[in-house]
Amino acid sequence: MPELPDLQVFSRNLTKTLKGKTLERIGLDITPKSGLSEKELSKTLSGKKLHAVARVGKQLCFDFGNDAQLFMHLMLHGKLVLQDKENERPKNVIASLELSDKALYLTDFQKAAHLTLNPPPSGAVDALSDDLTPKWLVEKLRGSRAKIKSLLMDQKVIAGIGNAYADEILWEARIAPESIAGKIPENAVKGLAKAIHHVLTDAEKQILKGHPDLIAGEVRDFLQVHQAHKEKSPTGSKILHATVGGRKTYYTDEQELYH
DNA sequence: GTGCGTGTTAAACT
DNA sequence: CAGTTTAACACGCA
Repeated sequence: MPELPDLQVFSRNLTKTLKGKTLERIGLDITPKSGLSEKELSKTLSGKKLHAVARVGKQLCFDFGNDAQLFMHLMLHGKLVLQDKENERPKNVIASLELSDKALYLTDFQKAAHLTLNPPPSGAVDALSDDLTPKWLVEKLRGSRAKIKSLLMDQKVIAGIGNAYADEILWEARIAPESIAGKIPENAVKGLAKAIHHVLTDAEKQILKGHPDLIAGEVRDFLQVHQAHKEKSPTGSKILHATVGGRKTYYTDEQELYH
């Protein structure tokens, strides 16, 4: 399952490859729960030029101009396949976009990946947005009784952080995942805001370095603590395992528990 | 064969 | 009521 830094790299590479191309045809093989139809997609997007592909939260936004933004959520197993138009179509296709000489397929054996057209803004602050300032985060956590890891992964609060990077960010900030959000002192919260930005942008750089043309899959071999078989953090502490918010969590006793 | 792992959603809980 | 937690979903893979 690709996470935010992977999606960031995908969006870069898709923009590089597809920018300026005209959408000639769009096909829907699975009707999404939203009821969005192939007809409506076609009516709104056909003939339009792709301006750019951006990452918004955990989604990719294909921007064809005003009121023509196609959002794509990969969910757990969604995969993009980009090939020349004449090649054979891949398996488990959810949707297909023909952009001049290229065909872009969204595939998912589990059929959970989906598209939406011009969705209303979610109200959450994107994890890499400039609006996610230390001050904003201090405000957001004030009075919250939720565990900090759950709150970081709450897409209605901050958009884009998944299970693996939540662990990485909390380790970087030296805050225990089960800490109660509202009990974390202001200084530590400010450090957390910096850790969010640092961990995510650094991960993007690492992925780009090793996999410059990536548009599918995920790379996380550089993660510091969220790795099933890793025994010690970079600073030599034993990596501990727990379940927080119903999710597998990796942490160390270097991280302070506030409660 | 068995159970893990993950994002979202709806339902349950406090 | 609003905020928070939990379980269910689907299924390839270790």
